[in-house]
Amino acid sequence: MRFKSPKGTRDFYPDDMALRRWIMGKWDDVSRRNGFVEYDGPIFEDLDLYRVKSGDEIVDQLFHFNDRGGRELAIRPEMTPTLARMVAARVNSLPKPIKWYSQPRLCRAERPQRGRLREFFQWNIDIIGEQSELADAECIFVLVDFFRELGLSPQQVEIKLNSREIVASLLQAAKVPEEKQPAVYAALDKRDKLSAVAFEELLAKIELENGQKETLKRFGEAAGLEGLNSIATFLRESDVSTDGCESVRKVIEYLGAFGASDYCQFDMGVVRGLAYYTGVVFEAFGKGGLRRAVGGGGRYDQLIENMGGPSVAAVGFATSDVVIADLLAEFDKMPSTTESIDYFVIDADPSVFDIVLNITSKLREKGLSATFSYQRQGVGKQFKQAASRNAGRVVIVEGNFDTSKAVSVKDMATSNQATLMLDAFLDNPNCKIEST
RNA sequence: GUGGCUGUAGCUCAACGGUGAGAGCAUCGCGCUGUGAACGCGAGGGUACGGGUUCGAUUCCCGUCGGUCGCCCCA
Repeated sequence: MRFKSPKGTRDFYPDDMALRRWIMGKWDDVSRRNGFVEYDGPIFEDLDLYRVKSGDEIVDQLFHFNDRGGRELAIRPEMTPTLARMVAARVNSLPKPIKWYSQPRLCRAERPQRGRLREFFQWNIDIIGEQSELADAECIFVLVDFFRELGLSPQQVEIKLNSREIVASLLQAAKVPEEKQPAVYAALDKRDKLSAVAFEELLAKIELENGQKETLKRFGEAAGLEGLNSIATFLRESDVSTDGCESVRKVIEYLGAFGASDYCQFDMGVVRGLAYYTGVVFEAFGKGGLRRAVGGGGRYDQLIENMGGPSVAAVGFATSDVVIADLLAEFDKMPSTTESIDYFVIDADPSVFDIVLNITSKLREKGLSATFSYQRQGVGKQFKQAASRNAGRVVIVEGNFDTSKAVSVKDMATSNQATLMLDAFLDNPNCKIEST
């Protein structure tokens, strides 16, 4: 019987692990320089925590189990419920705005596809306790900052933003009956992925009146400032609130001041499936062949209260290591993550091998990485090992070490090599090596 | 959960239903008892799993498992 990793999970061999660390390191760097602090919670929670947010249907989509006391528990499929729980518990003592980030390992009982596994790491950025559009804009800026950090240009990734309020106003102006609104939200959200014909078929299925369909077709593709203006004009003429348009306009203005507007654009095609979004919503897309969403978020001002917490404004986004890795691969931005070691210590003669171990341990004590060959073999073979481990320097313990107390140190990059007294070398292992 | 496509070595790929399933890269050993390369020689390692058809199956069929594309969903 030979086992493999379960469906939708990954083994992280050292090369894979290096990439994962690299991506998560970028998440750390970008979060911190944007003023976010890290939090985490348990990897499993009460199943009810997710039921409260998403209803019973969610239960089939996550991994759950009972403990020996009969408690219903679930491996976390998302971070927001945990965040809401933690914020609710201390909301009065936390300085506002709360700017927190997390990089949880999550599990979902889904059918795996590219970019979508059963176990993955997610980057969550949230700003809680701030209702101004400044918070929406800053979240989006963090995403832009991250893309720039990865070396991805506005030609390669874009962020589309919209507001749930605009969609609601538009449906109000078009007099779409309330029971048909969820289907219309879903149709608008899919519009970018569909052809014009398929979009029309979808609208036909909802059985809207012709006027309503015309309005949706007319504005469903609205994008950019012109699109935003045309919708605002239409809403004003229809005597319906334009607050959503104003929100988006403000966010775009702030993004301009942040110097990030080259990545961002209003787009009516982003609605997001989740019912709990209340205001600005946004989604990032790769503009290569895959054209998939690579992250998204929005404002969820009611959610924490609905989950039994205090009434507090919130906005955030998430993206996963899986889609980020795909994005990097697509645009040839994969980092080189070769492991290297500071020192490789070799013996010129097996009789001085104990000195090799001694020097290795002293280098390690100084915080330098150092290793050696497990086999007693020729200098040439040991050098090959040093090279294959990407050693920065090689220390050669001379065969006559007992009398000379000297070692040769070779800088592998410059090929410079010098013979030094061991004590002097250990006092300053990183001293400059000049050929003698 | 559901439908299509797919599965050969660690990776990328060969092999008409017919000898003992090959190659490149990677790994290990040797050439190479005082310096990394290149090269040469050699070794290890595989038909995802289980059935069926057949004289004979990597090849055809069924099931399971995995991957992938779409649907559902997308927190």
